[in-house]
Amino acid sequence: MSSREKILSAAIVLFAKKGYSGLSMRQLALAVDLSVAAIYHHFPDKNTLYLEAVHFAFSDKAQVFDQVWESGCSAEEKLARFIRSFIDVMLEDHDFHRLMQREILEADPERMQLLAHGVFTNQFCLLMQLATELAPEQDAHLLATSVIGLAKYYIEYQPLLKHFPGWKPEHEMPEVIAAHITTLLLNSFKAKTA
Amino acid sequence: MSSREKILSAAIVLFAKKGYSGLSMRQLALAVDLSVAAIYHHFPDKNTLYLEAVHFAFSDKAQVFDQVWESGCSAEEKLARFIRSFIDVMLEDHDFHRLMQREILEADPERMQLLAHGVFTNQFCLLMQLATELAPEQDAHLLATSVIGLAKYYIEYQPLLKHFPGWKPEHEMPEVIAAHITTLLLNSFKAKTA
DNA sequence: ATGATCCTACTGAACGTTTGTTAGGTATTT
DNA sequence: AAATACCTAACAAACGTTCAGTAGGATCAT
Repeated sequence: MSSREKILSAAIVLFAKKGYSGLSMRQLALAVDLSVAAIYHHFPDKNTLYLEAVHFAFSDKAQVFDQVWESGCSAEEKLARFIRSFIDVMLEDHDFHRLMQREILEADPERMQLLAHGVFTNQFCLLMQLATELAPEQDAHLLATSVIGLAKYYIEYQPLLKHFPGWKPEHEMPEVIAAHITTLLLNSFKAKTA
Repeated sequence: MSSREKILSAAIVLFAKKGYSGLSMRQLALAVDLSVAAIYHHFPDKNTLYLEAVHFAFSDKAQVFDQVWESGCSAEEKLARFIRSFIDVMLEDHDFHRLMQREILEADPERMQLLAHGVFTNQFCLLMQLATELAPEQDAHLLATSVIGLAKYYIEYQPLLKHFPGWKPEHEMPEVIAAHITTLLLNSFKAKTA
């Protein structure tokens, strides 16, 4: 792994943990065992480094779900698999998830557009397509958003949710969350078409 | 309004916008037209000020939904009203929403517990109670989480969602979002009990 | 009523540290 | 000889925090 890549992947972890202004160039330099000036040799300034780190983190996430779409399952089964994969990815790659949260919080219009078109649009379209198949008479955009929203919230708010009464350890298990969301959605579709 | 309150409400807005380390005491002092030392007269240090600002922001939000619970409506109608109120509050008080996002991102265990027990538990319990009424055979905690997750995602990810194909301006209207979520959930409950 | 005392709310200037960034130099590779 | 990858050392600026001092109102004994 090149120094450049080492810097980028350390930056992802540390920016996710401490935020843009929470991470200093010296801390990053220490983490990758290089001098501060060495980082400036690879990146012109902190802001560009951050942007490149974000891009680097997002770049390889787009293709993860392709095996779901390419499977010859029924639409119902595809939905179940997508939800499960989504939860797994988000739980597994926590730095990616947190970096994305920070990006949304920042909500820089230009970067939002870059993120949407460059990374997620394709997956979102496939999900909308699936939604249309399952519930043709409903708004596909709203439905796709609901699917992701349901899954994301369970992950994002886990640290808070566990303090509410009624919480059980199984509420953190991917298969339990996925099953709940899937049946919730499929039940809703059934009622609608009935 | 006392100086102390002026400092706190300015801190909410600015911490929400720039984050903890992104906001300096000098910037805050400038915003409230006081000297830096004056802030230190009211608060011992930056960290305590932040904690008190968060507490101040959350303190009056708990009672907002009480009129929903106290209305004599049917369970279905109560759910619809709760969702609508939730979306309205979050869209209206954007600083509160962003500050909450930052708190979740930080996910300090001690503060999570404080937030849960001190502020949200009561509302969450009432929502769980409503969920049990609507779908007795399902997990109330998971259901309550789903309700909030659905609503929150639409608000949180608006800046990203508008860049996806299939987006329409009405997807940002509270009544449209609320209606979609409500029917999605009620349909699901109907199917389950049938 | 009046001067002395005390408290609260604040200021300006400074403390030492950390920040992002750069200049100049040195090995190693091409 | 030229380019690459790195270093140490320094820069000015901004950082959180503190300290000595002051203006003004309340409280008190005289």
